[in-house]
Amino acid sequence: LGRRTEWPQQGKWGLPGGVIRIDLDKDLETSAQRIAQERLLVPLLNVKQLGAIGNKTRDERAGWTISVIYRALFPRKHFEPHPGKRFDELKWLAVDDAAADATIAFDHADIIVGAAKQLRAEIDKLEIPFEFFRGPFTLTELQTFCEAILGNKLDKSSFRRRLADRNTIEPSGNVRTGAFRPAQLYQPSKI
Amino acid sequence: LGRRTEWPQQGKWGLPGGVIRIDLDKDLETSAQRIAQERLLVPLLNVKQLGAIGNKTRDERAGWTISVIYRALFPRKHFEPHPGKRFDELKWLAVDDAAADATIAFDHADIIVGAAKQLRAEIDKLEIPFEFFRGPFTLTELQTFCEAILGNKLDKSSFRRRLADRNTIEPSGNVRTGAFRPAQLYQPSKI
DNA sequence: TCAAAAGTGTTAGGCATACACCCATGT
DNA sequence: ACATGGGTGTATGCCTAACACTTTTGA
Repeated sequence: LGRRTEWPQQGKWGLPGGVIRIDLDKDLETSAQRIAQERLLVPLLNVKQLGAIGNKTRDERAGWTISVIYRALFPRKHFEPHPGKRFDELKWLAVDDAAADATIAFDHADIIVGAAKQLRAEIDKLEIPFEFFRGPFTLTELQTFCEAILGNKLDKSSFRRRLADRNTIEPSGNVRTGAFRPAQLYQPSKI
Repeated sequence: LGRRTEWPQQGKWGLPGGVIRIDLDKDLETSAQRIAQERLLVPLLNVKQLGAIGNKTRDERAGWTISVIYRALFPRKHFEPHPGKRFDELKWLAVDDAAADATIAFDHADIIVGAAKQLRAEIDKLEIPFEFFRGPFTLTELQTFCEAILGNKLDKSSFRRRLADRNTIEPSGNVRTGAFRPAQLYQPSKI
C-alpha cells in the first residue's frame, strides 16, 4: 500500500493505480506496467487481469470511474519498490490484514479480498507462479511458500506427490547444505 | 450475432455492444442491461462479467478502446430478441461455429472463445444456471442440456450421483409423461 | 409384447489426506 | 550421538467414470 499525498483520500493507504494514457500505452497491460513504474519505480512480474469495476460512487474525482484490476507477484527479496508519483511512503501488509482494514482508500479493500481469493485458488491447484518463486529451491521451501499464501499447513508427502504428478518442476542436480541433511534443489521444468 | 448496419464493420456479424452512458448507468452491469435492451430489445438474465479488453487496434472508430465483457444466459424458448439499434438482423450460431468464424466483426470471435470456455468450466463443476434452465425438468433433460453445452456425452449414473451429492435440485413431486415411462420432475432446491 | 426411456447397482481407478517411518548431516 | 530437517511408504476415503442391470410405460 502507498500513502496518498493528494486529494482525494489524502493520507489514506491505497493500491497503486493510475489513468490510461492512450498516447503512451498500446494496451491495458502496458498501462498497468507504466503506472507501476511511475508509482512504485519498478516493473511488474507475473501480471494477471482480475476484472473491471465501474460505477458512479467509487471515486469522488469523477461522476463515473472504471478500474481494470491487475495483480502482480514479486520475489520480495529482489524487489524494492519506492514511493513514486503521489505516494510519500509505501508499506507491506499481510493480505488478510489489508483486506480487513476499514481505513483503506476507495474500494481497494474489496479489490484486495478478490485478489487474495483468486491467488489462493491458483495455489490450491498447484499453479505455482515461478516468475515469482524462482528456482533453485528445495521442496520444503516451496511448501513453506504455498503455506504462507494459503494460510494453513500442508502435508509434506501429499504435497510432493501432487507436485510429482504434475511434472512442473525438476531436480537441478545441486543440493542446498545447511545445519542438517542437505536438500535436493529443484527448478521449474523447461519442457 | 447481429448484422451491423453502420460503419465500421458494416454488414459483418458481431456481438451486441455499446457505450457507457454516465448519465443513465449507475454501474457496469447496468450499462450492459441498458445496451442489451437497446440492441436486442430484451432484458438480460444470469449476467456475469468475464473481464476487460483494451488496446489501440481493436476498433477503428477510436485510437483506443476498452470493452468490459459480459455474458448472459437465456431460456431460448421464452426469449425473443429483435434487432434494435444498428442491427438489421439477428441470428443464432452454435458457439463453436461462431468461435471459428473468421468473418466476425472486431475481436468478437476471441471474446466468444473465452466465454464458451468459461461457461463450460462452470457446467463441468455442475454449477447449473437455473435462471437459464428453469424447473420443473427431468434429470435426462438436465443432462441433455449439460451435454449440449459441453459438446460431449455424460454418463447417466455418474451425472445423477454427482447431482445428488450436491443437493442443488429436489423432486417437485410431479412427473412428466410421454411415449414411455414417466420421469420424475425436479426443480432447483429452495434451501 | 416390446422398444425406448427411466432409474439403480457394482467395480475399479485417480487423487487426495493422514500418519508412520527411515535417512543424512553438522554440531 | 543426536536433534533436526530431508525424504519415502502405506492405509484409507472420496469422488468419478464405465458399464451392466432392472423397471416402467404407451403404442
